[in-house]
Amino acid sequence: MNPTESLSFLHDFLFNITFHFVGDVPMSSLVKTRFAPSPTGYLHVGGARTALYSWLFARKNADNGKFILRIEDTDQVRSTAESAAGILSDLQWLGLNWDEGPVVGGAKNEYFQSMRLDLYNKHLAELLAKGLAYEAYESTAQLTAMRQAAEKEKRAFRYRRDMPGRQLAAQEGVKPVVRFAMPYKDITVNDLILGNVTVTGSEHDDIVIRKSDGFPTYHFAVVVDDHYMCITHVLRAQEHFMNTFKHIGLYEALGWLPPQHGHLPLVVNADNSKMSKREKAKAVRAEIQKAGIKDFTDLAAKSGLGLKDLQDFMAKKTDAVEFAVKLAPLLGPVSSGGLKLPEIDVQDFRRSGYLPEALLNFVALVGWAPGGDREIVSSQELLDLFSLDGIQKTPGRFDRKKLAWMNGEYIRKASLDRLLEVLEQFNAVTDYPIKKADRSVQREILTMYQERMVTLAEMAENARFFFEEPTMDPKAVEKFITKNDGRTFLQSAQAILSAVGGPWSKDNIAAPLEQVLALGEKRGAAAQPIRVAISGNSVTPPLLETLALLGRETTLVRMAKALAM
RNA sequence: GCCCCCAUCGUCUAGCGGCCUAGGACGCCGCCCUCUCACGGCGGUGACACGGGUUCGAAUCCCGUUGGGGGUACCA
Repeated sequence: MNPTESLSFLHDFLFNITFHFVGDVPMSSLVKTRFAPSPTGYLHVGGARTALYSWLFARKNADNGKFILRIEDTDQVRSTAESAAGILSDLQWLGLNWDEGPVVGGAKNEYFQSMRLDLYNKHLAELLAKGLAYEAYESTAQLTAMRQAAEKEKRAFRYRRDMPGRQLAAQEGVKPVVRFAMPYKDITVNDLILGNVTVTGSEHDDIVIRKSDGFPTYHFAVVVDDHYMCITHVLRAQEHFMNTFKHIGLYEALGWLPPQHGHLPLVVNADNSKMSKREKAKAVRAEIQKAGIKDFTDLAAKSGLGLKDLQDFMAKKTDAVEFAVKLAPLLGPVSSGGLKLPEIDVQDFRRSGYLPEALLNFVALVGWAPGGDREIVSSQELLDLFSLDGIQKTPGRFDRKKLAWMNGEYIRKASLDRLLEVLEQFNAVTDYPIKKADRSVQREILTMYQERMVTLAEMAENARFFFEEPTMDPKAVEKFITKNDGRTFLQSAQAILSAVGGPWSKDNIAAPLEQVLALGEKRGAAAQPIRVAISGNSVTPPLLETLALLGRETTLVRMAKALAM
């Protein structure tokens, strides 16, 4: 018995054990799940949820549950190493650690499909030899024509080995593909979430399992790998559901037992559209239209994009994320960094200053409920409560407002040390002025904002005035300085505060500040002019802490400047 | 078009034949607290898609209609 055969045997052996016990004693049966992203972009929040559920399902079985990470890079054109690295880093940030896979290694030691070509080819040859797979010689153009013809006649196009009009011999310049001879029989999937579903034999088609470039397709690689890696439970997005019938056919042809499958509902946008990176392009286009920009020459020059590219982008010929990213800073409220693109990928949320635990908690609740009236659920509790029973069958909308609330909850409950730690991670991927501040100053600011921020990005933005000259909001200046006795209050405040003796500390300025706040008919009427003078805005943390951190000189200079306005 | 899945407040959901004049959370609205903004507290708005069955009894079971989602690639 060679190593792969023995592994295969081991799989069957282990699988049989779980097979009998599923539903009876799940805690003691072996569970092995995997997350298998294709490295063609960043890790999407939907993907993060799939990973989380798979992770939870495996980790629940603390004794013998295993969670595997596998990179499905069979698409040579779109896969990139950077993307794979990004996905790994996002998973790590979320705390979803894996037992086998890239970096950590494992039994198979090859967790990139592109490294496993020999294995796929071996089984491909086996299927070919048994007549369970065959070469097909159509060109892409021929296939397209066949499809169009079928559509014209209003019938479904299915490639089958006995269909009329097949290209029966190899053609010059066309490399053949290998197709799987899908059996003509009904196939039933016992889905862990959707239940028993049967697809009639006549509905199947002979899918491509090896592309003309020699790489296996997803369908083939996934079956081979899930088998060799001894995966017992496959949890994946519902978009894969119809594939499962083909995969079952493949398992049978290879003489293997299929794992259990569970298909997760999709995570969609508020308008029911699939949540995708396209959102970013959409947001940018909408903003350009809103601004009424018809001539793109200027915008193209400023963004560094070609005019043709920009025109194509606007004509929806491309949804390139890179374009959207280049254009966003030039649009919307330019003074505060331009148009904010919608967060779609995990790293977007990271840059916006969401806490990984909050994102995880939130994403867990889209499509699953722990039962009872629980909302805030820690990872540990998630592990205790998670069950496939609570998973919804309908697509779940991604409600950013609720995520924002939840992030705020986590921030308020976090210890200052945790917050500092999270800020450090946040600073590593962003460039706000707080990044360069001393740790003690960061601590002060975090304390001030803990109860009033929703994201770290919001805090970092609002706290800018501690580090740089504030940009004065004209409306606030008019309302609180020019009008409503603003100057009078400011003058008194200046007089009182400049008389503060000793060090400029909270203790020393508390009483004078109280004196200022007592000015005017309503207590605190004098607060707003000061706020605007020091921050340019009518909203800041409480004045005492704010002034203390700002320092004597900055406070007084800014007040003088405001008085001169 | 064809195949598959699904259907409770705007959103995420609880509910698995009587406990439901349908509960919670986010959002939204109002009030209180208050130096601004938040936080916090209190209250309010708001749903069983529709039509047939089954049953003493249906949000819960069955059928149909409508609606939504997924699939229909040499992408995963």
